[in-house]
Amino acid sequence: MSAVRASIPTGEHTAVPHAQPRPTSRDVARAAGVSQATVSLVLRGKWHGRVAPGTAETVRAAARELGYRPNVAARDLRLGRRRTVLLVVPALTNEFFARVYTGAARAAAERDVGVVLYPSPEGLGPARDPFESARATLDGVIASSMAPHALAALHDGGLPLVMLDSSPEDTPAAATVNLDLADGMRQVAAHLLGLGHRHLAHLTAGVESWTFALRARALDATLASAPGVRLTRVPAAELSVTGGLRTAERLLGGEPRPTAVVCDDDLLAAGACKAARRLGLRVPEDVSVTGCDDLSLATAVEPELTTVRLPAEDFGAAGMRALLAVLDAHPADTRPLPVRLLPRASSGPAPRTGGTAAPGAAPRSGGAAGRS
Amino acid sequence: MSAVRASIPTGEHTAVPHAQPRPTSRDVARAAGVSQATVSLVLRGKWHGRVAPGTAETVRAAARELGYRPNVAARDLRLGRRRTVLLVVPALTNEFFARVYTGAARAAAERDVGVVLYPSPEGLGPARDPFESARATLDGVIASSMAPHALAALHDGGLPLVMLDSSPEDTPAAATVNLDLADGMRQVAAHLLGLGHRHLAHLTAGVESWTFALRARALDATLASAPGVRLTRVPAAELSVTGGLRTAERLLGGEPRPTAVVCDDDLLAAGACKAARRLGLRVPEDVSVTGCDDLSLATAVEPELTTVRLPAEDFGAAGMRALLAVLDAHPADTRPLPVRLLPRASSGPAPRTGGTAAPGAAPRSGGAAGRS
DNA sequence: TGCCGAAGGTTATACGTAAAACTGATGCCT
DNA sequence: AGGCATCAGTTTTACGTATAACCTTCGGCA
Repeated sequence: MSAVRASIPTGEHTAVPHAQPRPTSRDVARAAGVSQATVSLVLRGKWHGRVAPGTAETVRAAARELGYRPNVAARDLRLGRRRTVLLVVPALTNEFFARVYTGAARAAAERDVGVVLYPSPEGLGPARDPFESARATLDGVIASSMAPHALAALHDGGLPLVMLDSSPEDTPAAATVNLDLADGMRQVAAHLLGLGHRHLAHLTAGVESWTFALRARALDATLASAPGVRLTRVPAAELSVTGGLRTAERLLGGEPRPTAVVCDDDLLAAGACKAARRLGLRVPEDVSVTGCDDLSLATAVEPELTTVRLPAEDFGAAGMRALLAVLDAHPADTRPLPVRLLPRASSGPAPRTGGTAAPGAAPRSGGAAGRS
Repeated sequence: MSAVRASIPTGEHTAVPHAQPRPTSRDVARAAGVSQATVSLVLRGKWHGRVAPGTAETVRAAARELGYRPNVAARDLRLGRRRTVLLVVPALTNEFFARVYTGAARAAAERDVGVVLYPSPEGLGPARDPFESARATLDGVIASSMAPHALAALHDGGLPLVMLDSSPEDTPAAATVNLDLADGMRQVAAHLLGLGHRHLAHLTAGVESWTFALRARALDATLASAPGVRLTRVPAAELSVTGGLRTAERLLGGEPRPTAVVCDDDLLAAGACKAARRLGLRVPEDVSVTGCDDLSLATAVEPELTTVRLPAEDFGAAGMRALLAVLDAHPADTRPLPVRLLPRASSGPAPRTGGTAAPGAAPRSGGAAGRS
């Protein structure tokens, strides 16, 4: 029934033809019996002392009556602004990045800024260069987990750039906003050491990236101060449940077997749990597993995952605020966002009869992270 | 150092008036020694027979040299087109909708159309009107799972509207694009009946919505032709793992206990599996569980979920193509998209000694969902 | 009385682009 | 020789908005 107006049947292959002719500010002016300038003044709220209150109300009523909405293209053209930023994320289907987007979009909306989303350079096909086509319209870019060459392409555009979870040094970005994942790793390590684990495995993302390198360093540093603790580091075949499963299967099938597996991601942790079960190991009685992110997956699986909760929405919002600050030539707040370990069911005391028990040294005295 | 000079005024006038001095087509014209019109002609590719090849090449070189990118606002203003559509989804953090978006965005990109995402009426705060926050004038709207009042608000905008997964009749939409979930339900029912189940439970989304009503009807219809089959229908407390867990706990704790639980969503199915385990029931030996969507969650949990795979990306793409067809006054393809049951580990033969059937046989032989 | 300054508007203009309408200069046909 | 098509461009205009610059009335006041 909806009266969708037939488009102009010219042979022209218009991508998207005119829909209904929308009322312009001039139409509103005509209806209210004033000039177009007055309409603009009133509707932009800059009329105090320049337009009589009664006239202003008349204009507003006319606009409402006609269902007037300003033409954004015309406004942006006139103001020479774009009020739009690009957010580049590896994949929206990863819940973490969906949450980052949500937070960023909300923070942007507060400042009346739009967000264009690129769900990865590959996401829209390699033929379309998102940066090329989008650059013309953007004020700035927030990028997450970019490969160096893509990053360089972004910077070539001369657009203000904010990087998420990247090295503050090695980047051409105007600012970086990070999560305090080093501290997260410290919390995980303290948690597991406190539970008596002495042989940890670190199931890494298997991706070359600053964040993941940072976590590895933080874990190493924490364990360095705990004597007699062994660490096995293994890169996952793929950053997915399946990848975690495959790699953890090898890891937990070998000897000596670690009593706890620290994973860089909840997906990997879920995979590790599956691997343990397939090998006949119980979680957490035989092996503890920890994840990172606190995806909804973490509480969907059995047992529920001990994990590091990342404030994804806040992270996106902080990135957006940093970019807007940069655009306003203000200093951006680049303090790392705090993260928190959420102990749940997938981690527990180290088994008494560890398959790896270091001979000689009594595992008793070294209990560093002693809970009082 | 990137000299960042762009500025988005903070609501009041800021001293810094404009963004970076970006070259215009006039600058290109000056550099190439031609008029602005010629630049436009050449760069839009409409110069054949109107501009000499040598001149065209000169223009292109000048544009490249200056790093010229057309001003999208000006172009859109001139062409009176918007080349942007709004996609409304309940929540991006739901992987299904993230995939719908991805597919829609890809289909849009093929036609040089942009997508503005509106992650639920609640997503950006209730005060914000979707049209206002869409930082573009829109050509049309694709909406998914809308409450009737929100839907009416959308339609008031007078924009061409395509609905996803909605009744073709009761909607003001110009077109609807659906998944063939009735057939999906039929496949699930056939699968479970084939495995010998005679007491099914239907754990519904607990949301009033056309799709879910459709599934219930389809399940009823299929079971009607199977004599002696009992169906218990229970609405979930909430469309989430926790909701599924809570409701399934009551469902599986009662008597007589169903031997299979058909869930409207993978989240519910995951919750049902957790509930079964907490009650000491094995899946699928004691109770079979099926889901819907085939989220990545489905293969992350143990056992992996038998589920109905929905082609989410195709769905989004089909919605976008339907909208673009409507805008072109072409007929939209509104055939429902086929879905497919993926039998995995969470469903198996009905137990011999069902709580509802005659006792006698040993629950031994179960294990693999051995089906030829 | 004459002048000033507000109040309450209006007119005119610019933003960058696309494209319609126009202009010269050729070359070719009859 | 005259006319006309063709080529290779240029001038001009319009899109809808925001705002600077410009007009009228007034009332007040020295």
